[in-house]
Amino acid sequence: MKDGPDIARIAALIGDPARANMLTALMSGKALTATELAAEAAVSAPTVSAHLAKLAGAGLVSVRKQGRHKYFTLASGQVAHVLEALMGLAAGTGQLRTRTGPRDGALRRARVCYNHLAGEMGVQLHDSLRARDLLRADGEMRLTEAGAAFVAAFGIDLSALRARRAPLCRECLDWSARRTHLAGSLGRAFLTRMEGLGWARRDPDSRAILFSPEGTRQFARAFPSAA
Amino acid sequence: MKDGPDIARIAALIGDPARANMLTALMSGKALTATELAAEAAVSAPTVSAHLAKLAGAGLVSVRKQGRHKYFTLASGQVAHVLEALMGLAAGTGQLRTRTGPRDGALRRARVCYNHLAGEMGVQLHDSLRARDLLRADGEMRLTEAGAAFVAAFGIDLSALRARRAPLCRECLDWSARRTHLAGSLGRAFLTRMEGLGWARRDPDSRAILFSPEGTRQFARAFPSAA
DNA sequence: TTCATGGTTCGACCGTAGGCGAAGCATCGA
DNA sequence: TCGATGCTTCGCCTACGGTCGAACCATGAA
Repeated sequence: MKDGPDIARIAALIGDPARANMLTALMSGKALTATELAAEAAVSAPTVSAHLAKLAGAGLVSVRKQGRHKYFTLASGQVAHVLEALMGLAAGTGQLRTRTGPRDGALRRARVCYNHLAGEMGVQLHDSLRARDLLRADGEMRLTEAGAAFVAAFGIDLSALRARRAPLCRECLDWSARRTHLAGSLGRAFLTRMEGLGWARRDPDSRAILFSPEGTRQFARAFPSAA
Repeated sequence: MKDGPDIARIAALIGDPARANMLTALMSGKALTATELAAEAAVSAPTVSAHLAKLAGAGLVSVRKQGRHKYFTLASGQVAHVLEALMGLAAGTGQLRTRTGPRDGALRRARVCYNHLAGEMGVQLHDSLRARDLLRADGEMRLTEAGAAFVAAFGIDLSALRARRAPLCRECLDWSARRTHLAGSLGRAFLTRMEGLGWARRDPDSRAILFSPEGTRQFARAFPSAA
């Protein structure tokens, strides 16, 4: 039998603790250098170098050389999707990491998933757009005309996004809420815009997104939860 | 950092070639015995036994004892989802299994994904329902009233499905078409019904679903592709 | 009871892959 | 030009995990 593509290679790649930690760190969407990743995974420089070579070779991460630094990112949203799916499974089968720090609550509320907003607030954003028929998903997810107007009014330059190759809208399933939320370049733009508006900022030490009280209020007004 | 659940354990579990083959075989949705799985993975009985103990221990597969046989299945749709996501990634990064037999075409057209219809025809089923507003997906996927009527007319006992705990509708992303299709107990019921109507039967040696010429015609009539 | 079949446990073997220290290239700043 | 920093290559070690043969239980059939 053995139908379909070769799963084992990639799963084994993710299956190493050091590499898994590196990849989870990259889920923040930030580009990290080799040394930063070494710190994340708590391994030495030579070790992390070997790991990164494998990950890049398999197409899981992308590299960008800048001066004497090398910046690594996840290669695609698809990679992020696999990681999220794995997290969901791990959470479900009770493989939850024992240490459940105070951070965990914040992560559940709002966090960055690769490059867009996830967690409860991510789900609310998505649901709110859907309920008002600004976003539609018949087969592929896409903006309606009213949605495009809404997005523009929110201060996002749609034409610039459309010019890029990357898909505008993508759906992503997250591990904590187990609900669909908005990914793709539009998802990214939403998050960036919210940061620009001063609604929220990223916790530099985790994937959490910290909303200010005022930001929370504004968010609730802009994206009311569907009745 | 190391936020979120422990990915590495599970990924490592899937990462072993023997286990990966066993899991892919179980994607057919059929319950397989230990010896059958041993044949799939081309390993000895003791080896497969050890693997199954690990998989069951981690909650990836379920066991059911019957006489002197032990039947194994994937533990949940979530597990299947992870496997599909991995296949998608593997296919995308060019890790495609070199051997591209004649089966491959059939698999791309229609195949069973855990327990529901996937592949091009699975996508068409899903898109067709969405386009006619029989199925809606605002946050959670659900049937509209018209949809419920349609499903009943198709010969599916909805109330029986609703009585179960399992979610009625779920979305699943498949590796070949990279599009969303319908999973959940309704997805399963659709496939079963089509087999009952004689439209299609499962290839016993692979995950392919073979539609008869008449079945193909009927399918196209019942689920016209959205213009 | 006795045999056959499905599955597990045990022990031993072996390969591979992860890990680090030290040395080797690059690139930048002064 | 010289150091300092970031990353890679090399060589070596270690350990874990997959593998099987043989012996061992359990269930069902003769």
